[in-house]
Amino acid sequence: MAEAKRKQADYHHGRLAETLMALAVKRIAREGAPAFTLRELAAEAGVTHAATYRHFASREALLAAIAAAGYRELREREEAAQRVAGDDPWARLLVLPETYLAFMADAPGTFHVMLGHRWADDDTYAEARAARAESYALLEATAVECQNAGVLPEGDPARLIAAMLGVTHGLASLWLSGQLGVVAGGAEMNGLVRETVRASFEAFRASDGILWGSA
Amino acid sequence: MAEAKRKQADYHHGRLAETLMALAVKRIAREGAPAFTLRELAAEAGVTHAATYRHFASREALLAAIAAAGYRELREREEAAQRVAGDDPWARLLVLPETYLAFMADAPGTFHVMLGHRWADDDTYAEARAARAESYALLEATAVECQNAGVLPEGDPARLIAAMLGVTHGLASLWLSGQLGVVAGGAEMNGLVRETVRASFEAFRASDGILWGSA
DNA sequence: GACTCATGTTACCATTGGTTACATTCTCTC
DNA sequence: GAGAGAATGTAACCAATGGTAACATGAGTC
Repeated sequence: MAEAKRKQADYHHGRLAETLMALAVKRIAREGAPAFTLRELAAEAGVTHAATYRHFASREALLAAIAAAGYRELREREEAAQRVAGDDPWARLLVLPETYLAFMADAPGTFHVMLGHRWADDDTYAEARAARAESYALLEATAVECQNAGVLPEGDPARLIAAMLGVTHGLASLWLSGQLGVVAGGAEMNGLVRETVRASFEAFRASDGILWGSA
Repeated sequence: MAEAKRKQADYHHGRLAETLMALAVKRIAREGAPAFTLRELAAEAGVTHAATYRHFASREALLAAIAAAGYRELREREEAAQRVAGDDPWARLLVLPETYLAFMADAPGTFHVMLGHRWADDDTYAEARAARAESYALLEATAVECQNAGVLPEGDPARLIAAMLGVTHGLASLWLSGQLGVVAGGAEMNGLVRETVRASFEAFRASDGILWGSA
């Protein structure tokens, strides 16, 4: 705020890139889908739409930058949460979906972009893809930690990881798109999601063997 | 095919609505996102883009129609599968995600639209929303069947249903957007998804109590 | 054969993402 | 502190897009 005021009325905006990303995220959180217009966004930032191209190669690149930043922040939050969680591998695992869901609640707009369907295959999303892969890798690594510590059974953890990724992502996605009201009135959705994800993880762990059957 | 040829070169197309929906689905399956252009679509159907507005109020309405038809077909497939499954409530439950995933594999383009993030709130998607709600209701009803038959514990099944919906939807969504390669090489994804979903359901069932804890 | 309704066409519009040439400001060097 | 050059913004322009309106054509009905 204070720093934003420094050069408010100047010819040069100062922090156009961040401003645009923030405005885009705000709009997406409000409207539910990345349906914003580059021109509206630029106008809201007090700038011509052509100015945006000094900072992002395209509209898509703006989205990619938001997604990449989102996954980077998610990763940071996850690591911080694991640091707090201490040495218990299972606690370190459980903390991941919790962080994921907390971040989603904090930044639904960013999440909409992060979960956006099928990013273009070109370089635009390369950074976002890498950041996302790192986040997934952390889940996998922690699951292996659990195996090594004897908290989870030995064997190929592919199914387990897929299942964990699936519930978390699935419930997040359903919640984000407002589809969970159908299944439970709509009250305190966030609580239901968190409890369900946590309970699912416990169920996966308790179901010794089922998720490790012959593939 | 045969019937499509009947009036091929005529002024009136004959089945423009179905043709447009089919072409759109094909494009979406290929390109991964509903990024098609009404004009390209119309051209591919051998028609001016303005002609599409005789059948769909807007581009969005086309998508809504695809989604609605998709959920209707899903529901039909689910009911048919349950008929085949017979009387065992658990079998009738397990058949639902299997049908879901099989449909997704058959019609990825349609699924992309069905799972599309946050539909507009206006009437455009009213029918699609209703069809989707019916599909969810079937899962809920079958879960209650299982409770009544003693196959699943008593109590509020909200978490269980959310969990089942979550894994299924989540893995489908991850598979559709090509994100599962990260977690397991990429070979036979479809198999991994189906096995994981099934195993998850079994885990939920086996984990007596965990998913029914105090909400 | 004329009337009518459904369906398609042509011509048009405002808006959008994107590009290019020019203007302004910041910064760094001498 | 003057001036060069990089960064950043503006104005004008473009082709393509979703959408609309007026007109044309076809099929079915009496």
